Amino acid sequence: MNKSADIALTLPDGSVRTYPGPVTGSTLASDIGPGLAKAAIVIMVNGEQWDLSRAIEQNSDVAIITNRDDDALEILRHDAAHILAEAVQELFPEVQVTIGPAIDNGFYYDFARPTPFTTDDLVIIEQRMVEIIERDEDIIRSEMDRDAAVKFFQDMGEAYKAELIAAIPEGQAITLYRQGDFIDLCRGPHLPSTGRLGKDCFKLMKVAGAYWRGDSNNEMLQRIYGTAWRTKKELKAYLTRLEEAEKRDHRKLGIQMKLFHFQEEAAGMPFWHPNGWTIYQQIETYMRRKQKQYGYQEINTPQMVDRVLWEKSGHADKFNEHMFTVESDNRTYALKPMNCPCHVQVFNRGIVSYRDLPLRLAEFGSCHRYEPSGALHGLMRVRSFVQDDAHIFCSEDQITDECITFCKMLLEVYKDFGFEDVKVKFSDRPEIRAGNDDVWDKAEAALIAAVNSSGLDYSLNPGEGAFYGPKLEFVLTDAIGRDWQCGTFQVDYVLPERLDAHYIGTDNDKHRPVMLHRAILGSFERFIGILIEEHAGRFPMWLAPTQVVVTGITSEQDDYVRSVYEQLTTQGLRAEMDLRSEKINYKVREHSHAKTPAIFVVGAREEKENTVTVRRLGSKQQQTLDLTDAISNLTLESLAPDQR
RNA sequence: GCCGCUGUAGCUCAGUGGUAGAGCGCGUCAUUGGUAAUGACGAGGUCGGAAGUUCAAUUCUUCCCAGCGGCACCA
Repeated sequence: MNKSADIALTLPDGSVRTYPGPVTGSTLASDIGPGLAKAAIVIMVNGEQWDLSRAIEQNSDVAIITNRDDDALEILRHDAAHILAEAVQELFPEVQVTIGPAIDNGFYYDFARPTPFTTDDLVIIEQRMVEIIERDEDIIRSEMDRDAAVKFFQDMGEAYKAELIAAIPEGQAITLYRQGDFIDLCRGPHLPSTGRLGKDCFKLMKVAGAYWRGDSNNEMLQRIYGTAWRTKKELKAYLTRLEEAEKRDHRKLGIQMKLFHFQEEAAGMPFWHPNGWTIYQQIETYMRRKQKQYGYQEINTPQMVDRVLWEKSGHADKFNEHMFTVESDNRTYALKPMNCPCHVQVFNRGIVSYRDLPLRLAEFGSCHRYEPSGALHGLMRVRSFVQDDAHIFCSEDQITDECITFCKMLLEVYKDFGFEDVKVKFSDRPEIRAGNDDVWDKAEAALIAAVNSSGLDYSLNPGEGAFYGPKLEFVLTDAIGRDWQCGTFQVDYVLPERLDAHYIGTDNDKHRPVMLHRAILGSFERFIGILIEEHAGRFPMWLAPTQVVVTGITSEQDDYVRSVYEQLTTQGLRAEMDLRSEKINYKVREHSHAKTPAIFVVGAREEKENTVTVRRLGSKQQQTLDLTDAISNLTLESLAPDQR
């Protein structure tokens, strides 16, 4: 039996529907049921997303994607971008459109326009988008030859679109999508019509500048960001989430909790206040213990060294713009932007035998980098910072073991600070780099082998390595969902060569060590910033600037409050006492707002019985304990995780 | 660095072409109250900096600085 004209569509459940000729996704969906027809967004045809209106002409495996599928959101957002572009072109005909993809949580569209959009414009544009959704315009797919498409867009005055299409290989068919009078180059797929985006499920968020094709040599376009969701409820939930995240912003909490501040005279360089510095010191002490445990030796090197050293190391070439310099003694000194060259100097002063390797030199190294003004961001991106830096000098065959041990140490540290979710990226050779390809081949292969044996999942980050070697990046996420690189592990064959490091091998000959650059926190500043957001300012006991406040119900208990306070501080606890003649409600409220983890309240009863009533942050429950028990409980809880 | 927005008391913010106001915080006094705000009084500001327009600028204009949102950058 030959029924070749028939088209058989196999659904995910294995059932087959047969049609006498080409059939569209919409037809299929309607045949299955009206509910599905309404919910359908696109159709998967042999693993590819197709528009519902596109005719399927061959036997295929198909699956209808509805707005419940995850893929649907991306399509929805992409549609929202097109509707945005249509609205802008209607309102501002002189504007040229460029690109507008879906992104996490929403979409954007880049426009070329001599004058930027204002926030008032956004309101008007948003209204027009609602109108376009209400018009429920069909979104129609069509194909065009590349050269015809270039001409088509040129004639329309859309130079950017024409440029994009011209970059597509010749002879390839271009897909275009039309909705109303708006027509755009687009891979698709799209929803069947503009009415499928809920008019109360999206919101324009902000305007921003963005370079054409992401290149800072190009002109700046006007980008409009928006968010879009399946339902109004989802949109609202997202906006609420944003608000909540803003409350955790380390810059806000840093001021509220008196942790640190910045000021004009030292842009990007934090002033640490007692509270913030207490946290910093706890972390430093912890890291010092941890490094000792893992066989590191701590050193300290100068804040600035003669430019000559940076020229030898290659930093002057690759890093010049980012170094602060000081003229003195007829020399040019550069504030160190990294510690590595200094560490090599320390290595070079010892006659090191292969028996001494791996040699692990650690420094809480204070660095300065001239970061572009626009890059500064609270504690996350600063111009002066301290790295928990270390360099492991080792032989080639020790790289793998060192990497595995390092990953273990890093995960332990992150866990102790409450971070279980760590992204790992592998970055290979960048375009501008030192060292020849053989060296890079070797370094990349060694690092890949090492990360594989440490069993971590990682993603590839092509071309993002350091100029001297490939690296692993360990990334944590802040409250607003921005990723920040903290830890790093870099294999470096180049610097030992440039700075002439060597050790004596078993053969009594000189050998070049490999240098492994590594950091776990990255910078104390950034790490603390992330820590603040992670805990929303409610630090665990071992990190909290003030661990406990002692206060009395009335001033009758002042002497007892003093005595409790003395005993707490004698135990090494970070205690405060509050002897103000305020009501207990007021004092509890204030210390709760200050995010102090424990409050010891004492009244006449407690004084008589030598007890304290403990109130813990986040709980309304009170617990009266013997003073000695309360103190020993707190002492135990105050231990760092590695000391418990 | 680029585009846009913002910059007023310690903090959060209102306001005006005729040299400023609130709440919290701070100080003093009163109050001694059992777990998220007791009351009264008081101190505190060259309105980010410089120039210009004006009889008069915190307010309008220009430049600079810093912060915020993006972009680029993050060795």
